[in-house]
Amino acid sequence: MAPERPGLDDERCTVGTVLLHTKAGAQNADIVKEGDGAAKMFTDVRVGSATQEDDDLTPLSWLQDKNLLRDIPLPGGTICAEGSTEPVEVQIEVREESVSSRADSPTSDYAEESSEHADSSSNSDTPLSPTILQQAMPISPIEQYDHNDVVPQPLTNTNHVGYDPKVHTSLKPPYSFSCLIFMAIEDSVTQKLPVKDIYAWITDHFPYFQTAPNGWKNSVRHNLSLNKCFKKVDKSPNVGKGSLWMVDHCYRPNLLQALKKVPYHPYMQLERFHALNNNNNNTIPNSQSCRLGNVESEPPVVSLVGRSNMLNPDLFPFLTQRLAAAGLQVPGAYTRHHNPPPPPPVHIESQEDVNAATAMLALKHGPRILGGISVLPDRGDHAQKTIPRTHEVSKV
DNA sequence: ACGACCCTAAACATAT
DNA sequence: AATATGTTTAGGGTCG
Repeated sequence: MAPERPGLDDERCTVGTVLLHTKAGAQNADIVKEGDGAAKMFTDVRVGSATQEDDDLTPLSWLQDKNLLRDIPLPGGTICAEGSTEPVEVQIEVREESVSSRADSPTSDYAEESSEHADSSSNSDTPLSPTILQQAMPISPIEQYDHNDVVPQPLTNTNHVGYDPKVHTSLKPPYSFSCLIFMAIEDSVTQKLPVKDIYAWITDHFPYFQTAPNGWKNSVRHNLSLNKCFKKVDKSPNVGKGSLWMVDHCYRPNLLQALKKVPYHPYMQLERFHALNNNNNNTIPNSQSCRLGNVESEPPVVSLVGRSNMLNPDLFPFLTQRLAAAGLQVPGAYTRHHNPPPPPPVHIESQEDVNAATAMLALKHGPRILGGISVLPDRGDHAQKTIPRTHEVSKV
């Protein structure tokens, strides 16, 4: 089911309080009160003379209309109220208050045979939606916002960087093998792949595995065999070894569910990776250097809070094309190839301003915009898997 | 402490 | 025979 608004999916709703302060007083930006539920997330943000009084579900569109937010070259800058040339410095504070429900039945690597666990609300026959992919695949902030070469800044002085398989090549990808396999199959033209091609996809998209010990291939095969989400399809004899593997449609929603979850353990590596980097020279690789317009920002520091799990459409060339052709691009989904038109210039005066605008964009676009910003109370753990592992089931 | 989930290693069987 | 593929078991780590 499509999220009700861009940037929010059905299980990452956040209820929070947004406080927006102005340094010049409260004339232009009197804020704010807390939302009272996921469906009203941040809908009560009001600024200046904005007349939007209702609680509609397209919050902040009026901000965009007023050019307050419109395509602020992330992560933002000073806000100029409509009809005024005087920039207003704002500080936004997002208070996390609660976490909404998480989906109850994601995919286990070892799903049992009953498909009633599958989320029937998910379309099991359609390609991965851009939203899901956005959430599922890693993307570096650089890639995410490359039309402006800008990296979003968090609400604090700490920047956040997501996992980028092309950068963090020494880190094991934060995806379970079932997810990796799923992505590989999903990204194929025929939706069926032999083991060899699954290997190839994984190594292509996650360079970590190019140099990793071969045990991971064993894990892939192990997963294919044990995980009932995947099924074997015979192919013509004498056409190489082995069979083709595909996703069992009954379990596809489960896999989608799993993909939407934010992994946990491997991010410990990510944190250590950057911690080490920061200890060494207080920076990260040049490819990750952050720019705010023309301003070099502080080197990012990884936070485990609100780590995001974003899609890099480059990793899904086929899927991306297919989705684009189907007109399934989700508004607000920032991708390398589907960026909104370049924005009008915006005043950028200070890092603090930038943080404010970033927060507003977070409100406008939802969590994925920030690539790990701590707006979301994402616990970072896997969803609880309710499907019993096949170790038991398969013995039946 | 326990269960769930996930990973890794290994042994073994089968197919090419 | 060598290699790739597939199946199964076992054990350990992390988390809630």
